[in-house]
Amino acid sequence: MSRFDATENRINLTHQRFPGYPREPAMLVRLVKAISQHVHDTANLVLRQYGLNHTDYNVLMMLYGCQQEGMTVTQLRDAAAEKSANVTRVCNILYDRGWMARFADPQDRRRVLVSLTPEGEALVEQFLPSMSSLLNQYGAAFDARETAQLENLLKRLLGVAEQIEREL
Amino acid sequence: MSRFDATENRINLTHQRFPGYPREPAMLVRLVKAISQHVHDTANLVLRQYGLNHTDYNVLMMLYGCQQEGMTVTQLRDAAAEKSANVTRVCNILYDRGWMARFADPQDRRRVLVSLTPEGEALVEQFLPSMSSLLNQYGAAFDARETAQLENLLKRLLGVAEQIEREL
DNA sequence: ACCGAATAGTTCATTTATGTACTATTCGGT
DNA sequence: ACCGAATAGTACATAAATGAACTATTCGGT
Repeated sequence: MSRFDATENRINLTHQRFPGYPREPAMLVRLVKAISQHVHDTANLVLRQYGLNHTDYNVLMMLYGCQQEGMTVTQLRDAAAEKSANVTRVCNILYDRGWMARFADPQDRRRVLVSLTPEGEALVEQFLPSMSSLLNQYGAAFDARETAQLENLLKRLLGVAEQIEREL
Repeated sequence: MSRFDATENRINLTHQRFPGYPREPAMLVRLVKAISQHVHDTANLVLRQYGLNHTDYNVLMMLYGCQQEGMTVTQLRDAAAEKSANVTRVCNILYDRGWMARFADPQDRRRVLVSLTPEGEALVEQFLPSMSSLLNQYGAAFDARETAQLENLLKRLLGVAEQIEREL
């Protein structure tokens, strides 16, 4: 009995009251939000011992995954699915704590290149084991075929979500 | 070329640098976050004209989907995937604007029953057409079989996410 | 070469969200 | 019946996130 059953019931009833309200997409969107929220909360709990939260983690991981060359703030914004103002805020924190380096892109002086310092890399490698085992617990829900299926379906959903937002 | 490609590349590289970091669950979790974020932003944009945001909407819809009987704040918290403190905050707003009724549950006086006022129902019915058509755009990405598949996989993912959080 | 439009990023005020502590009530074992 | 533990909800201080305005730089058409 998941807590989501309540949501499902409400959606079904709304669809009855107002037939134009589409049951299936409403379910999908609510499921995504609920999962996202649980992942967020759980990550916050685990990361707390490192003085980090889930957003900090997302940003740090994207930087860890680009080696020494660094990336721009806009790339970081897209990769971490955050607003640029929020990326700036998080980067200020990471920079102040000595985990991030920042320098102007010589190619385009509007751009700011960000990357991890050695201290930042060490920090990431410190929490990576616990975060990896957490991620593995999510992965354990599916076999390889299902995982591939889910990834494919989510990519398509993300595609339309991006498009809808763009066209609005 | 989705903006998610950047994320995918970072994850692959991280997996190379630190093989214990599991690529697939990391992808799933990031996809969910990205979708959630886009849905949130788009809904905020659409709902703005009604003086509402996505969270207000989620709460209002759950209340609309339970007819006159109302629901408790805890049920609302679960159904809307929010923290109780946030539900209180949103309810204060909705109450102040005259869209929500609140009264103590006679069965258990710790509980507060919330429901929509007639004005609240009218408001919901006012934005439901635009929100329904927005939802339909998401649904258009899949045929019936795929939708069912995705719903099933997401429910399972939510199940483990809930369990992981519970056990932490 | 020039200039208006577009892009990258930050700042700032405000809104939204969270953790924690607290009150009131109910539950459950004795 | 009593009392310590558990539950429901709110209050409050703080943190996280956002929109919009702004600066600096680059782009693109003439």
